[in-house]
Amino acid sequence: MNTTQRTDQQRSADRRRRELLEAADRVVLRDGPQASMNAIAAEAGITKPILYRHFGDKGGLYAALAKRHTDALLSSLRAALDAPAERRERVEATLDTYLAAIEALPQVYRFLMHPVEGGQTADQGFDTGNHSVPLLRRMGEELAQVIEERVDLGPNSQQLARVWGHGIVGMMHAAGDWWLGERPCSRAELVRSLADLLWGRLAAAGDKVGGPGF
Amino acid sequence: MNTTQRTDQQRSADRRRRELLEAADRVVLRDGPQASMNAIAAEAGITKPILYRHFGDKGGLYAALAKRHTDALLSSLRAALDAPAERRERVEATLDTYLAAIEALPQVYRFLMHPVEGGQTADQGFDTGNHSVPLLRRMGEELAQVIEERVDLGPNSQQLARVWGHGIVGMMHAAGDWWLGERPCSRAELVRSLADLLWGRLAAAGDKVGGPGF
DNA sequence: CTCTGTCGTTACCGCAAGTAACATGCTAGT
DNA sequence: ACTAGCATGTTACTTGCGGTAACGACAGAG
Repeated sequence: MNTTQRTDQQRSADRRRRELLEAADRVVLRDGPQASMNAIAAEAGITKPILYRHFGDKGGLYAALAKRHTDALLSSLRAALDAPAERRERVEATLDTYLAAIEALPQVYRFLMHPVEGGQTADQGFDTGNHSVPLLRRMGEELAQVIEERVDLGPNSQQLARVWGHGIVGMMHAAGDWWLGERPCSRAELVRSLADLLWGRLAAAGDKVGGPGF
Repeated sequence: MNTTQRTDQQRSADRRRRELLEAADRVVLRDGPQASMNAIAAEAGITKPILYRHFGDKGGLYAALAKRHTDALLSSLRAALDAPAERRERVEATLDTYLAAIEALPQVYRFLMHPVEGGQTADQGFDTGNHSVPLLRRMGEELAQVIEERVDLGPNSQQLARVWGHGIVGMMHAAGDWWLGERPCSRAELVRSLADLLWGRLAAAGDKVGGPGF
């Protein structure tokens, strides 16, 4: 029969594919985001055309690579976000989950989010960062969905939820990125500060009277 | 004297530099972010090595290019942010200024923020996006400073202001990016929704009772 | 023993960044 | 006037990437 053989071959192909992805992962984690196709192929013990046969082009390989991490992160976030707890607690847990993830594997994070950066020969690297948008967009849409499901926002709730979803994700991302670079405080403090911001502390705070320039 | 001559030459050099930057601007606006050095040189009516003499490398040219737009945007934002008005009014004005800017020149915006994206031959383009970070960081720091100057946040105000500054800028950026792509509502609505979010409407909203999954 | 299809290779193309070496014109010192 | 210096411009090259074409083994089917 052809089918069984086909299945075998497909299985084998899938295994190879996974091996290649793991090799690519290793290279990206070692060499940073500017890993070349040659380097990845070498790490996998094969040569370039095989990579292209499996993934089409560089973007395809990257997309596959990013999807693994993205999916993992998103499922963690979903768990924190869907927990049966108070809203503020859930928000803090989700922020903390995200920050813990980028803190634990900053290499992966920078690969997903930041393009090239450390170009030793100033040549082009992985055109990552192209694809950071999908991750942020997916997170924004997921969050929007959860907000719309669980929070009563009155009319136009769907649109409002989407704005907020993307906005909050952007806030988390930018603050996390800055925090990861400067480490100006502990993770818990950052989480608290951001949650405070979302909880309207900016609106509640009084004007400063003795500020400079007044 | 050498000085006058030097001054003349330096002036001429500065003029050339500005001309080159304008040519680069035109090319980037026309061809998108993946403009090549050759193309820019051709647009300027000269050849590659001159670009390299003026800007060192591609990144240098980009940095110079980005600085122009970044400075312009930042000064607009500062004006809106420093106005002598109610806080919410100022926040809305600033959000609107930013969104109006990216709406008016999306090409510039995408050049500043997004890497490559439309690679027709899938080759590398400008390694933009590397440099989007500086812009976001600068905006975050500026905002933090204004917050710290004008809002009474109690102890630890400086750190809190910085977290909020970067967080709010990230919110604005992500929401704006999403909005620019999908255009799901008017600019005014977006501004209102984001200001509402910052004004604690998320905390104030009640739980939804009839949501799916409960 | 050949035919077919997958897995793998080498060797190449095209293109962009960046550089070296050469040409030209203006200003200045003698 | 002649030449030294210096900025400005050029052509022609190197390097290194993404991506591909064309060829070589090795499995099973007739």
